Amino acid sequence: MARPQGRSSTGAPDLADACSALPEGLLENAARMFKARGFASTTTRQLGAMAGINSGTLYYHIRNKEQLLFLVCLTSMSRISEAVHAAVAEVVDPLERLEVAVRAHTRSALQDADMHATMLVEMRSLSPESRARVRALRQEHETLITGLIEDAQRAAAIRTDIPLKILVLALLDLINWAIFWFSPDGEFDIDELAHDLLEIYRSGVLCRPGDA
Amino acid sequence: MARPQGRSSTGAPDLADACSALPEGLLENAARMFKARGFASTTTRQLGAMAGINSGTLYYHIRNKEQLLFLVCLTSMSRISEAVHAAVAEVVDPLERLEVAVRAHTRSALQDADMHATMLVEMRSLSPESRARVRALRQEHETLITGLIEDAQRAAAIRTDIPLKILVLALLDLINWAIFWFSPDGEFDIDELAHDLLEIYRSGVLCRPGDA
DNA sequence: GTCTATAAAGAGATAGAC
DNA sequence: GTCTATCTCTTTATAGAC
Repeated sequence: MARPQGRSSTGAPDLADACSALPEGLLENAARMFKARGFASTTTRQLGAMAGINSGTLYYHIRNKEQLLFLVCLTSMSRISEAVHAAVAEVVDPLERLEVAVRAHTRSALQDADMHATMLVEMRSLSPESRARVRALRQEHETLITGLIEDAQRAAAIRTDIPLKILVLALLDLINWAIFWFSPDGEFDIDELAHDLLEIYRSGVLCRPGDA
Repeated sequence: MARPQGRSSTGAPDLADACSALPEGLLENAARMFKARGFASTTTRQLGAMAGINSGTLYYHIRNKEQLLFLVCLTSMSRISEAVHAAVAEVVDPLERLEVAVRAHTRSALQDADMHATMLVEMRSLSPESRARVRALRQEHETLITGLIEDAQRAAAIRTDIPLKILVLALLDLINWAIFWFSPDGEFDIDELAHDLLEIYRSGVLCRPGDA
């Protein structure tokens, strides 16, 4: 009856520990089902079946269904943040920092497409406390991106005639929602897509005078 | 016991009729709740309460909960298609046709933000038959946009070094998902946002040599 | 056209054996 | 760590009165 995960409902004191204690692949499978059917329509019986266990057994590993969603959201955001931080760490040129950040974010979001999609649309299904925690992570990341764009503006690399907030959110729209139509089995691969989306964001779709 | 709406489950023989038979504002309120809590988590009791009626009474007007979602999706897509068709009708220049289409789509999506957001994320909650019908409308619209971009490419107005499919989907990402962060009470208005998003899609965010 | 009452099914979560 | 069994609650949808 002792529960290994323990701790308070809002806390992910150590995300890696909390997740590694789970049955192998539970989180990824849960994310896939949450994306396909929605959180509310995914039953604990289905979640258990995917992990090869009974619905009752699930409650040895998690406190409740919502905690699974919470872990999916935390994992998704942590991975993206980590990827972007690592990418910009070695770069100094402001425009280049923005570019490597965009590529890193895009790759991470597409790699964890199910988790990231779930985070984007199912935050509403979290308890207010959990939602606030995930929202804080998203906010932190948005602030980072905003800072990168601002720096590039100061370096006269990014236009200033469009509100900063719109520059940021347009970028996130472009990246984040590609995961809903991207398929790893499709005609494009992740790097190609990351490149093309960045190129559209950088330069737009118009032909320039002098283009081939 | 006679149900006014009648007809087959897939059919929206006349969408306007089907919706005008509903209690005033039911569709809009349903869309708002579906967006806020998700379709599965919105109960018929809540839906009834918003319309000022009992949950049982709801079933005098609709066949089941899913039909309400179906009508929301149909309405949302119909309005966007109509707006875009009307916008391009009077314009001949290929690039200009694309531009007025984008502005019309953006305005329509933002005006019916709750319905359109619901359509985008809750299509998965429809029955296979209803989902196929909505998907067909979306596909039709995507085909229209694809054609506009292709025409502009043939007129040497749009670049051809990025796959057509990515040009289309990037555009739709940019427009469609803005409705999740746009607020009519916020700092931007619809026309401003429509203009800025189009401008980013057209020209990108980089400064050009010679910019102020 | 709306009500009350309720049938029927399914959900999340727990208990206790192994 | 997993199972079976089950409690309790909520849900959609229907029936029949008004």
